Amino acid sequence: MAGVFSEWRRLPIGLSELCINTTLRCGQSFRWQHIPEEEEWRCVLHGKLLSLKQDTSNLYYRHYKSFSLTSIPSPPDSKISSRAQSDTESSDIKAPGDNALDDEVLRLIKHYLNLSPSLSSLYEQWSSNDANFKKKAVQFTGIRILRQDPWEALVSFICSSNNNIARISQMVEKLCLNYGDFIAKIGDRSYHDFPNPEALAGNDVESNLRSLGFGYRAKYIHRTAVMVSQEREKGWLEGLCNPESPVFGVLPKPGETMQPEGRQGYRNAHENLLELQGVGPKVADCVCLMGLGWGESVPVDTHVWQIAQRDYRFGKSSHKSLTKATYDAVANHFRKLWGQEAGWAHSVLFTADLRSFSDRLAATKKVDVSVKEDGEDIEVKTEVRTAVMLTAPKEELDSVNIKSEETEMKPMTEVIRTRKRRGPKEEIVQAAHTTDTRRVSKRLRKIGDP
DNA sequence: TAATGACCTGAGGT
DNA sequence: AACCTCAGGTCAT
Repeated sequence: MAGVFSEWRRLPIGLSELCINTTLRCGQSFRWQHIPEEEEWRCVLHGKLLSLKQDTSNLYYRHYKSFSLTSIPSPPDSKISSRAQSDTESSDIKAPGDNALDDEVLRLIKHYLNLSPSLSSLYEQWSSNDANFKKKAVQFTGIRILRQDPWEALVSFICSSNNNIARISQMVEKLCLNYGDFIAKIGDRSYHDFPNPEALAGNDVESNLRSLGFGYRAKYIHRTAVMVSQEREKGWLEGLCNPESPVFGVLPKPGETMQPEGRQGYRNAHENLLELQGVGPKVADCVCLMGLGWGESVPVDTHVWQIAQRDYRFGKSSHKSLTKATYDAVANHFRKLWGQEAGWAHSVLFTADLRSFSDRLAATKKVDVSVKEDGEDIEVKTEVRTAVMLTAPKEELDSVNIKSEETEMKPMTEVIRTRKRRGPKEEIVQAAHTTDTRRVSKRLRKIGDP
């Protein structure tokens, strides 16, 4: 079962618009696999094995072509998707002469990565309305909400309940290997697609999943698969999509304006999802946000509840614990604060709160690079440089190492590729780099400066 | 409506 | 080694 990768193709996009090293491992999708030797990320999407990698000014992508599979006809939905032009508006791909498959892959990637919204504009907007967001966001730029398949998002987040990201990823991988279509084999690793609802609705699925270590989620997954594949109309789940952000291959339609509680379509989708087994308000919101394109959806989990208490003065008076009423109050608060794409902003703060990203706080250095007098005030420009590590073993908070890397940091137009002495896993691959300008009164500036 | 407790598992810590 | 805690919650009572 041999095959080859296509040539790399390039999509010009900066790290502040998309940082895959953050976005692909911040608990949105649980399926992207990092390949250290190739410095790339791999995942099967719509029956195609894709690779992504990135430098400061470009995203690179390619797809795997299995020799024995090239003659197999495309899946049925490819006919529909070839009609949709929504993701091909710009032709910023480098090399022409690509065939229909290359074109399909480009549209697939642009759809999945959800590249249309201007992330830097959104960050600016959120920062101007929220000082806490502004403070946290400098270390976590380029976090974009992916447009995942609704069914995959649904099952993945059923797995997520009372669970950690590492084990969720293992469980999703097991679902693919045991129930998903085989796509390719590279070395000793097999790549499978995510299984469809029918595949997870079989009679032995619950017991199989239990023996695979799914715990009580085995029943939820099986019951939900039965409900979606047998007790709902075909296309029911996809029909809950934001019409402005439909599934791959469907043309977007204009939508409505938003209330603090969210748009009607969002409320409706959320309510419908709650009927499924293992789907409570939090999982439903994750599916709404990451699978159905409802940007105002704000999943309130333990992290977000802690953030709301610590940074937004929740946890007092009427909202002492995370009840349903508190859940709605927190989500509504963030919708009012951040607007229609509140769920996107939420994802930034959520990521900043993840333990697996805590190294980034330690690897961040702020330097005042210019100080200009301006009447009574002094204008201070601060550079924030963050070394972004791919894998974060605990020992690597070795401050000596990090400091030595920081002194070598280059301006933002360059990628840092340095190797630390302990091995390839501890490679610093990128430096996020932003500048912040603030005005301080002369007196305050003299007293205390961090 | 709000508050408990049960529910699976495995990694990491004491 | 035997425990404890924690991890992007949900369900039944």
